[in-house]
Amino acid sequence: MKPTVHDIASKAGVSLATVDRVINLRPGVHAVTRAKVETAILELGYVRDMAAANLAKGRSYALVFILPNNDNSFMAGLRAEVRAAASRSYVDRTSIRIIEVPPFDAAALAQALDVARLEKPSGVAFVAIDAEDVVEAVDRLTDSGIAAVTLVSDLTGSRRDHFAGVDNVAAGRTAASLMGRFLPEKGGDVAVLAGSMLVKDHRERLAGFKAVMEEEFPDLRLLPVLEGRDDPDTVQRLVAECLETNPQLLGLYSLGAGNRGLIKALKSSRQLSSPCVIAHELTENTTNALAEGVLDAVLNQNAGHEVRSAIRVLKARADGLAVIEAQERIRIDIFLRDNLP
Amino acid sequence: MKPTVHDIASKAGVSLATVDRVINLRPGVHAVTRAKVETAILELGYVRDMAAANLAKGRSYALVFILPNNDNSFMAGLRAEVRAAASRSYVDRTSIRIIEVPPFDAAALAQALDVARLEKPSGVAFVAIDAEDVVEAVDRLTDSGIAAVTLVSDLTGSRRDHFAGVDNVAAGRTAASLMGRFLPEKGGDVAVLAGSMLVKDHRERLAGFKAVMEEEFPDLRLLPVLEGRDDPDTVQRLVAECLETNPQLLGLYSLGAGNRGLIKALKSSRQLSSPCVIAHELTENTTNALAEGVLDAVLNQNAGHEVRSAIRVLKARADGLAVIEAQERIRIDIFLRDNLP
DNA sequence: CTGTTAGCGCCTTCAT
DNA sequence: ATGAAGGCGCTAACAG
Repeated sequence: MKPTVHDIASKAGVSLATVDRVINLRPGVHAVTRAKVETAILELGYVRDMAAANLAKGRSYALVFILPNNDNSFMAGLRAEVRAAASRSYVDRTSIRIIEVPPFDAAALAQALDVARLEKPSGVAFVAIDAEDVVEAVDRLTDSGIAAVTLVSDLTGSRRDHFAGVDNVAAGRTAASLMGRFLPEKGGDVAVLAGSMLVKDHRERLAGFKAVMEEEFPDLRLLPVLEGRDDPDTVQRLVAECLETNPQLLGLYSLGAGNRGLIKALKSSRQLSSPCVIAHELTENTTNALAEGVLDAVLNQNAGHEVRSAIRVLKARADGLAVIEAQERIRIDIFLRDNLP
Repeated sequence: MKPTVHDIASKAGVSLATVDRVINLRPGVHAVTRAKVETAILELGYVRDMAAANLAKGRSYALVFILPNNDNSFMAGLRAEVRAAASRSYVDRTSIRIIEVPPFDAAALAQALDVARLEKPSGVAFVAIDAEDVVEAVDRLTDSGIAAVTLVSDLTGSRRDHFAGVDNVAAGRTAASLMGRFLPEKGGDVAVLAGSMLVKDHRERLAGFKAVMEEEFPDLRLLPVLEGRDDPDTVQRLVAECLETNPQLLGLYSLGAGNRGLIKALKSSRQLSSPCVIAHELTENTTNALAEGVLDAVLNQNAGHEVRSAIRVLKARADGLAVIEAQERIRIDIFLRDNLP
């Protein structure tokens, strides 16, 4: 039988309250008494039943998600996943609030982080933008004892507790590797389309892509990077122009979002041979494009997994508990036409 | 405030015990009373707190995992994941027992299923072998009200509740697609190495691989399938022979396990140009082989995810609850040298 | 500093 | 067929 507080109380010769004080690191226990209790805990191999503890506390984890209100399917999907998690909150003992902020706006994000902090939640998850005032706002959060998790895009130099997202350098490298091997000919031009160099995930994907291209496929030339700000219309215009001016384009790597525009541009282009195109994030649009052969591969991060992972980590941090590391590693999904879900 | 049994009791004008009887579908409640309670439940939007219920019941989910004692890294990893889950059982309210059976032995599996049934656990997870007596044993399980989940390899025709594994037809198709695109030349021989045609996952991978090869890469000829029984030594011998007799082999798809032998054979072969090799399951061996360029791609199923998923599903089935479908879909991971974990 | 008591939401005797 | 009372493991007042 699993030992309970009663067992350790009687073994240590103290009352339940004292045991509770020791377990919860509360003050007001004589060092000697505390030692007795701790010994009993160790000897009996006691592990506290969090379900019972949460029941007694009537605890509910208040969580804030700060998400950009981008008009692209990936972010829409991410927001939907957070809402889905919020709708399960009655069983999770969580209460999730969403704050939407304009995309690529560091000041707005920093401000939202401060707003979140004042609500004194158990934890905050947010899509980071690389900027000093964001870093400072995050550190204010952790200083207040609030768990902080970055989602999708990480924030170096901050004291966030965890990053729920993929290894974006590896994603870029993978894209390059696939493209290099998919292209039959050597020598030719490859275009790269990013969202914004303001966010770390895009910079990292680009770095990974460039690195492998230079190391392993030196005959492929990279054209100057286009920035579409993850906006479908902007992306469509940029890609259409690019295809126009480079009729013999071999490959195109779209490392950001706004692929609706990308696909439209590709479909309406009248190239002799269509380029090998690799994009990110599996949505209805990219799924169809893959099936039709407009895209050759899609790298994906599972937004549902990221959100559920962020919640698990925030709850665990709030309780000072460990997580199953392997479960929280977000993998890079590679989709071809053949393994669509 | 979330409604509790007290709220619905007072609203329905009955006692807690009666409410409990209705909630748990226990007999001994007048139809009229039951209706009153059910109305109250609906009107208040009551959802029962499973954590509190489990606490009161002192419930622990007894789970049995039946696993083949194969000598290959994938199965060893799977067994390790189950043991890891078992070691977390004190927090999961599960008690997991592992039964090991000889590989590819339908009779032994059927017998183990019957043994498991007699222990009256909440659920059973097992790696299926396609055979009639296994199907019957599984149906005896579900007839006894025990949840049954297939792991890694599925069992058609049985009444198992769920399959915790990947879409193996898609995996085979994906392998073919990658290989066809990776191979620079047209025309040539491709070898396929399976474990056993007795298990459904291997048959499905082969079918998917063949289908795409025929549809999209008709110039690549498939050599007769080799069966290595997932045994490293057998595999090594078969592959060495194959490389010997087909010096100009273009590609090799290893759709089973025992890749230790595959890699040894590849390394010691003195081919002019090494073939494009795609294998399954990321282990220490295949990871190293990918990094060294001996393998070109590895398709993986995350054993940890499969085990955790099986446990979640078994627990949910035992309680008659729903699961988050998306969370239980096991994805096919594609690993290249560039996205190794 | 330490102990007693009541209760979180639910389930299970045992009466009635 | 229904209800009252006690308890699951833990925490939170409130006393001492």
